[in-house]
Amino acid sequence: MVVTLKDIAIRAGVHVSTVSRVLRGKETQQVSPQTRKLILSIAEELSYTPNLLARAFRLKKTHTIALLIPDISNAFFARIARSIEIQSYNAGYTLVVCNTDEEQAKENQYLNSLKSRSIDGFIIAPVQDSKQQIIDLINNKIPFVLIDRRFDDLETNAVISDNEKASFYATEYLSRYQHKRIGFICGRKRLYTIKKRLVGFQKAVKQFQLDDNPEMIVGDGFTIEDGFRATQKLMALEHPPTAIISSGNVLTIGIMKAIHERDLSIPRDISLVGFTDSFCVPYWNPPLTTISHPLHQMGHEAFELLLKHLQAKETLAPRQITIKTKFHERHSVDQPKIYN
Amino acid sequence: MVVTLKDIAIRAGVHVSTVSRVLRGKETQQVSPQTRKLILSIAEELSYTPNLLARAFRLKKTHTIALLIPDISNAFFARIARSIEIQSYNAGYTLVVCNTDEEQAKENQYLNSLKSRSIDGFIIAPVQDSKQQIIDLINNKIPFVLIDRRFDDLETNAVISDNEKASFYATEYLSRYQHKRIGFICGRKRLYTIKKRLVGFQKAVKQFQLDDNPEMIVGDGFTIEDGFRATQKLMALEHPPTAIISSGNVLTIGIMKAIHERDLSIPRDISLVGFTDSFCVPYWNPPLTTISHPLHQMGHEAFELLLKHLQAKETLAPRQITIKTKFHERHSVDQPKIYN
DNA sequence: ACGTTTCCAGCAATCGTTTGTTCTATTTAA
DNA sequence: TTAAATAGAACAAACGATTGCTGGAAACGT
Repeated sequence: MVVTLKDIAIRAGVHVSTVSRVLRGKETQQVSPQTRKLILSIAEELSYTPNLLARAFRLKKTHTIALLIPDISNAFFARIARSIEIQSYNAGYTLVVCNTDEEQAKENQYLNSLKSRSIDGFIIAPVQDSKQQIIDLINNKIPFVLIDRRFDDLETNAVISDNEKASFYATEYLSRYQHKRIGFICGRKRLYTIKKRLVGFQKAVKQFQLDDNPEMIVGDGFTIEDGFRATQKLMALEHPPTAIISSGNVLTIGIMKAIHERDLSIPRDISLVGFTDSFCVPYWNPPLTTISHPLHQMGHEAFELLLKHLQAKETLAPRQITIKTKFHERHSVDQPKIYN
Repeated sequence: MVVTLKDIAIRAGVHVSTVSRVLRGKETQQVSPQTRKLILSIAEELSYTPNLLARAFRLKKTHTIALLIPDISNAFFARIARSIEIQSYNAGYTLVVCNTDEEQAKENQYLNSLKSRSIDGFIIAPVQDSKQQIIDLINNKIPFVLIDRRFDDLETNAVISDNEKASFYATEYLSRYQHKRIGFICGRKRLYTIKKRLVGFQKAVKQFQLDDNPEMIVGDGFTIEDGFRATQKLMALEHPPTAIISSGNVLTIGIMKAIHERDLSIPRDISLVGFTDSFCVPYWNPPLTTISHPLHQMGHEAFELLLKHLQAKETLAPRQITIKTKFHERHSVDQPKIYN
């Protein structure tokens, strides 16, 4: 049978509160050395382990945090998850993983269910169809950190990467190679990160006086097929782009496929820069010039921030942390033909 | 404040047990229609949600399961995890994800910590340095299902894929293309799946009278670099293989890199078959002929099996489920040059 | 009219831990 | 010597939900 404080108390001939104090009590009350030694030895002998469920119930602290992300089988979030898991393990927290599939209803359901399970804190990549449940978290004073996305008009903890700057820089980089017509393949436009990348792109288009034909911005979806079709659409324009920025991961494969199927070559005929985090990118043909997110660091910062809030006595002021992205120069960008 | 049964009881002028029976009680005892209606309406009005922590404590059922895998950022396990998460969500279970990093100590620590949190059941890709903690689970009658790996001498629930057959078939396939010298790049030899693949490979080598030089079996590790080095080792042999089987995922990129760096071409100079599950494999150059695991199905079966055990009144007999792998014929296999 | 059954709801214990309060000896101070 | 201080440990309530048991009243049968 499983050993409880009571079992130890009976064996030691003391009261269970005394046992509790010895085994757990912050030294708020004294216990004589011999009693302490006795209890400790009996606990050892019976190999007592505290019932964490009972403790959690009593203390209203489960030492559990939940991670809400769109999809754990998406490498981007899997790596964030991994980084968070490592730390929660080290900090003695249990990690619950929830996939929202970018559906607000699922996010809401999860949040409600997890709240009634008294989860201590949340790390959330919010769906952002609504912000009500986030406001509820604030009102209920439940500690949480947003990751990858935030609400620009809500003062919450958040760890995001600087997609706008990254996109601006990628565009600037291409314009330095004399590209004037740059296509931008979005993925899903309604996502926070994509919106920011678009803003950065458009700012650069203005600043460097590039072709700002709205038809240069295409795509809605992250699959290979989506990338393929978006690229076809770009290539079918009267003045097709000489360079493409891919705002997605898997997406990019479809782009390359479409380019190759037209018997065009990267970067000779068309240049390509991707927001692409896959480890195999450097081994593609050609190795792709990409922007990558320091996912490990994002997870790290998010957990650390959450932990601070969990351990704080009083409510802390929310913090926004922006992580710099990295630009990896490889071999998918060259000057457009006309300049060669 | 958060609403409890007591609050409702007071408002309704009844005892909390009555409230509990109305809101939750399997109709083991009758409650008059008017009382029921009153309680229901008050519960609705106060928007009562049960404290699942208290219930879990009382009932010793947390409605939580844990998934122990080597690494969630490994796409193989991420996809299994995803499939399990979908179902646990649908079944009303919360999923805790734990990474063992193939370290027995971590697996043990997790198992202990989770046991004291009264997790209902486990799905485990065991590290297999030891089987003691699995035996403990059996003895403690804690429901669990092994996944991807099992102990051949332990009667437990398990969902695995048929690596031996798959490997045998891949070898047979290559031998049909007249390959006589086939290299096998392992990944980590001590893993259950790898051992099985080796067995299948060696059986086929015997049966089809291929070169059974033990130097044809190389590699120890799953990184790109590991694959690169293993391939170099194979190519440095006096009689290098005309075909390679890759028993890994990322690994395979290293193999291709090593081949291309020698200015050899796949499949003209060397054929390649991989146990490679990445979605982008069809878009590689050349598209790789692979064996894939029905990961979604594995996760599905594993959860279903676990659920059966969780819901069963008495202890069920353990079941082993073996899932067929899939062979995808693409363009990385041809006859060796000598026959062309 | 009295005994038996049925219906409905309250009572109380319980799960294991934590922690403020109380109690009893013993020590210390005056 | 007596009052006050202190150490050490027991007491008891509490967290919220569940459930076997008890009991009163109404309904039913003979």
